Amino acid sequence: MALISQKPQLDPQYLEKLQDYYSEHKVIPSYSVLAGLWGISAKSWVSECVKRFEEAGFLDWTPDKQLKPGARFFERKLADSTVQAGLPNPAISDGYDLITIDDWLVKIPSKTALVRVKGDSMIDAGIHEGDLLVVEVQPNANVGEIVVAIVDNEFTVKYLQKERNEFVLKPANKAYPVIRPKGRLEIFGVMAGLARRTR
Amino acid sequence: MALISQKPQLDPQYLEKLQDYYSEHKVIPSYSVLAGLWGISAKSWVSECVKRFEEAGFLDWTPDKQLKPGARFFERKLADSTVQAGLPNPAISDGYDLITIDDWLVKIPSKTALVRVKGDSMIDAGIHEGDLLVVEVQPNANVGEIVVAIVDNEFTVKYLQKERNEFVLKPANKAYPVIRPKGRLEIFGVMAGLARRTR
DNA sequence: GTAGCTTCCGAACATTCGTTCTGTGTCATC
DNA sequence: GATGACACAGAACGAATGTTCGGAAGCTAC
Repeated sequence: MALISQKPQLDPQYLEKLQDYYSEHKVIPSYSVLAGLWGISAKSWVSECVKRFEEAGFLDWTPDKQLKPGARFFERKLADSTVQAGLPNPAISDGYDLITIDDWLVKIPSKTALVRVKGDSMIDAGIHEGDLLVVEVQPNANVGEIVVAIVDNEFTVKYLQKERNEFVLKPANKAYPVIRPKGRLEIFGVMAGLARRTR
Repeated sequence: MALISQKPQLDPQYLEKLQDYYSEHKVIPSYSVLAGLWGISAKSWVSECVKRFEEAGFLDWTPDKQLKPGARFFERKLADSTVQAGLPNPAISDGYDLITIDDWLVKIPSKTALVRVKGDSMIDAGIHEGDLLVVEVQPNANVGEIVVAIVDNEFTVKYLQKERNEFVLKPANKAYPVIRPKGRLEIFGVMAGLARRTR
């Protein structure tokens, strides 16, 4: 019996406690701190547990041999609406290797800005007041893209369109007028995504 | 002269290199590694630089005296739509101390799941196909909240409403019917936010 | 020039790190 | 009731950590 590789089980609470610690401090603690965190009094046992988390993909090592979060550390239960429900098994994250919402939304951190949306002029594009718009800062954009433009010294979020060889800013709400900027149209950046908090 | 506290200047490249290292490994390296990273050959000087970053709010310490990212470490340009535009100064992030989109959206990591939205039945609530729904997993919800329910073994995102003492699931799209579940209504969780990528 | 900063190097040092090895108690199995 | 996993404790140890201190080189100011 037991020839089949039966992985040693890990206390799932250990991982949760580590994740909580990490989400508070953004750092993996030392073995002694981990021991305290887990209610263990032997570093040797911490070492053993770390090895198992490492094999499971939750922890990893930097090239400098420092402990760091592994590929699955930030894994959240990601579920496809189409996926069969009721399954508590780890097969949920099929195909997806989502790391962080930040990483998913922000591709070029140094060129990304966050703009809080004011008003409901883009409501038909699913952009609500209070949403956090992820914007890639760049001075130009293509027609059809949602851009953050600077009009009258204020940020405006609108569709970029062309009318009779002139750029116009089109809201996604019939109650608002199309903006036809006189002279140069100053573009702050292009919308790359958004985040909304509803609770 | 120079009685006014003139903070010692820091090489901004140092911070960028640290941020790059962190975004790759999700961990703050040791002083010796930092020395290599910064092209410095004395740990004592690294120690000095770290102290300055700490005073500037970019680095901090855990209660266990381990170095960790400070409040300003993850700072992004956050702009309010109402704010006067054209300003490249750091005063943009007035009032807001936004850390990470993740932290902004996810309050309880261990109870948070991500659900990819299928279909357009909630389009009028600004929820599009392909959006990533941030869901707080819990077996019950209040009337009026947007919930992820399990109907016919599939996830469904809908408003939770009450009709004649019975819970119903209401889409935000006139083209879809109200779902009246027979028997118990199984709730997976409550919507807490969403993330959308458009580029 | 010389006095005073600032930037950086190098060595010394106590502390803490993670590993290894041995030991103990508790199960389930035959 | 002997055996062997398994989950943990405890001590011991070299290696690595971060701090402290002294010093060297460069710049500025008077």
